[in-house]
Amino acid sequence: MLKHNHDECIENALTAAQEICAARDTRFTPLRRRVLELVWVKHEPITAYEILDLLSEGQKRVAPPTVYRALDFLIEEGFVHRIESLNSFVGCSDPAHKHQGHFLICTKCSNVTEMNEQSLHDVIKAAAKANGYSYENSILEIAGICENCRN
Amino acid sequence: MLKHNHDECIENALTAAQEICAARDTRFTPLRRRVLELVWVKHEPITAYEILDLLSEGQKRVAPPTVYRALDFLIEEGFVHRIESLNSFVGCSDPAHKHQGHFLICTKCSNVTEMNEQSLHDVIKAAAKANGYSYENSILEIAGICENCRN
DNA sequence: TAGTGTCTTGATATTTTATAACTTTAAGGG
DNA sequence: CCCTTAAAGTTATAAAATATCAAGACACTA
Repeated sequence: MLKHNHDECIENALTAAQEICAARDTRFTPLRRRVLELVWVKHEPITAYEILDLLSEGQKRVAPPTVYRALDFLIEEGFVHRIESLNSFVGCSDPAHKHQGHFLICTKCSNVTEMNEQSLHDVIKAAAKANGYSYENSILEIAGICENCRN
Repeated sequence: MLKHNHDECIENALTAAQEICAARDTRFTPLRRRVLELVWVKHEPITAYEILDLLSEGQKRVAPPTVYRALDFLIEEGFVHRIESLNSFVGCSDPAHKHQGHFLICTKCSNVTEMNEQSLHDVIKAAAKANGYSYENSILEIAGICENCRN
């Protein structure tokens, strides 16, 4: 599949994270920055161990907790989402507003599209309520074929 | 939390599975039956290794592939759903109609409620289409507190 | 600027979850 | 009964995640 030049969106994501952390007084350390960068560089769901391998290139090999802790932070801050069905991670397309991610996953090219649709959230919350549950959070992962791959 | 007597629903699930397999000409072997029974006996999300431990009681320890293969079959037939966010498995409440499960998960008592609501499916399919994706399947897992636990 | 508490990262080991590959057993069709 | 194929057993290993303790960095303050 065609790859566009991601430099700009990577840069945007890093800058946004930096600013949000400054505003929240949380620490956007070099390690966390580097992990977020790797997530965006791949620009497809990336596993913790892929990140680990990339982080380790040209230096002493880092250990799994290093990666998982950085990911925990990035998820907590809302910069990264975990894709449960793939045991993988993707950059959040709207880090300014903390939210749970709802995703479309192309089974052909592996690309992931995040849906930031309030109406979908509303329907899901309503479904919880209709069944007597309070709502805390939700994951929605839809598998299908993206427009590109169908053409 | 209050536990009702599950004997009846376990029996129902096993009978239904037996009949469906007969109709489809697939093999509901003793092992598969036993694994499905264990899933229903717990009646909360159960992990593969919990099943493994239960299966192994009072006999030679079984190996992981035994359990995973049985689960693969049961999922394929639609008798069991996998809860991605918990790496666990639950019995399907409507095995007669193959479908993807949409779940409410109580974060307090761990009980899971399966939603069999066509309208929810429709909304999810529409969301895929609206974003240019064909629809293959989806997982929806909502975390919250169930009615029982809130009282 | 030395002291103190806290947050972050490093390091080691282990646990949990899942699959690959090959062998043996059992079921069902001619 | 023989043959084929599906299922289950066996051994080994891969993949994903976490527990625990130690060391370093930072930031406040006295």
